[in-house]
Amino acid sequence: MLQQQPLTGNGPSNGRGPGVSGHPGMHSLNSVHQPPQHRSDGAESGLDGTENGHETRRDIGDILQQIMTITDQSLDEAQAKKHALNCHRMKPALFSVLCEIKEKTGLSMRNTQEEEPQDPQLVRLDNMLLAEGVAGPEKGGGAAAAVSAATSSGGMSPDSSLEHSDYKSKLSQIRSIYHTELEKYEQACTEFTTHVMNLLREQSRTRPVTPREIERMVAIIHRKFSSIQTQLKQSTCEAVMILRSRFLDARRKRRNFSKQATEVLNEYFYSHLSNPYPSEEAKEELAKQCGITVSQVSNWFGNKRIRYKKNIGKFQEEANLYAMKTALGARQGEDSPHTPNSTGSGSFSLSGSADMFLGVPGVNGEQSAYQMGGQHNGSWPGRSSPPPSPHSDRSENSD
DNA sequence: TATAATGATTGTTC
DNA sequence: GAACAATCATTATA
Repeated sequence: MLQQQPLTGNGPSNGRGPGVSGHPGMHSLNSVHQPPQHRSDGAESGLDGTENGHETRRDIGDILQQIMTITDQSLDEAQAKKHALNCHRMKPALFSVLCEIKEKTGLSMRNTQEEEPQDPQLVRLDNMLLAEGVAGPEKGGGAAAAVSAATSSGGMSPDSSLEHSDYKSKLSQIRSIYHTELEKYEQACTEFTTHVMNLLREQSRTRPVTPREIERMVAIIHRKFSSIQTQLKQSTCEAVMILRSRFLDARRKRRNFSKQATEVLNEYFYSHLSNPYPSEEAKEELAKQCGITVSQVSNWFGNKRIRYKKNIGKFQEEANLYAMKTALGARQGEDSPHTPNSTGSGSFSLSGSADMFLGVPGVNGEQSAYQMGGQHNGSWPGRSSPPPSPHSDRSENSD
């Protein structure tokens, strides 16, 4: 009990002292406070003016007892008692004794050099929040990153801008909640620190409190509060991660390409059936025509090649259909050379492809290229000798 | 509602 | 890095 109630003497509202355990001091106090010279003026030092040294010790004991029990009293009583103690003529003597004890026991120096490095977890969370655009200046970094990731994989759907704005608005919500909470936290931390500092300053009237000690106490408070900050940052990071994963998952919500886009792609595919590997330029051209990305074009051709190869029979009808179309386009091209392809919308020439002349049914009686599954037997030169470009491919075939 | 079709993703190979 | 192959997940259709 003595240890828990050192010489604070500041009433019920007191916090405990910062490790200034009065206990060893209490014991030494009596011995320290008994030099002969003190006894000689014991009449002044005794509470009731007695000259008996024994009585003096009892008086000091009474004072200490009052200090110990001060926290059990009401605020008003305690304040009154505190004032009385502060004005007590014994106070300077007690204060100097406490200073002496403190110096002897090295309390003021204990644990003062514990400069902890910054919490690595906090650093990590800070970096993450900064990267996601939650902390630091608002610039939508995370959203941009997520969107660019989605774009690079060619997964942006036509309404990706909607998703993007949705993502951004949700991120900004998280951001604002985070900043509000952080502000609250900082305010609470500042308020509490100020309160404790005031308390310590108040206490410094009755016991020795060095500025170093106050600093140390502030550091302790900040450390305690930083765990709350870490929690806040952690939950914010989690929220961002969940949002992000949901946004990225949304890429899988595919939309079928438009009929026209599929038509354009199919026309290219079947008219280059002997070598359905569009070059980068051709892919870009197709992408532009279809209103999709180059990656989507690549995906489409990848899927198409595999699915065609796996089940040529199933695609026969489709092949014939497009053969007819391209043949018609070719004939039109003969009649009117300024309308080079069957769709009439593309800038690359399908009629120029030799593939389509490989056997358009009903045109020249030759076997259709689209019926020539057996010819390439579902396997193209492919990776072993990919065509340098469909332009060259086309020019090679047409030449 | 089951199934087919289809765009996207992932791991592997060259 | 491009293509392949398998697979996933969503959409369309019977």
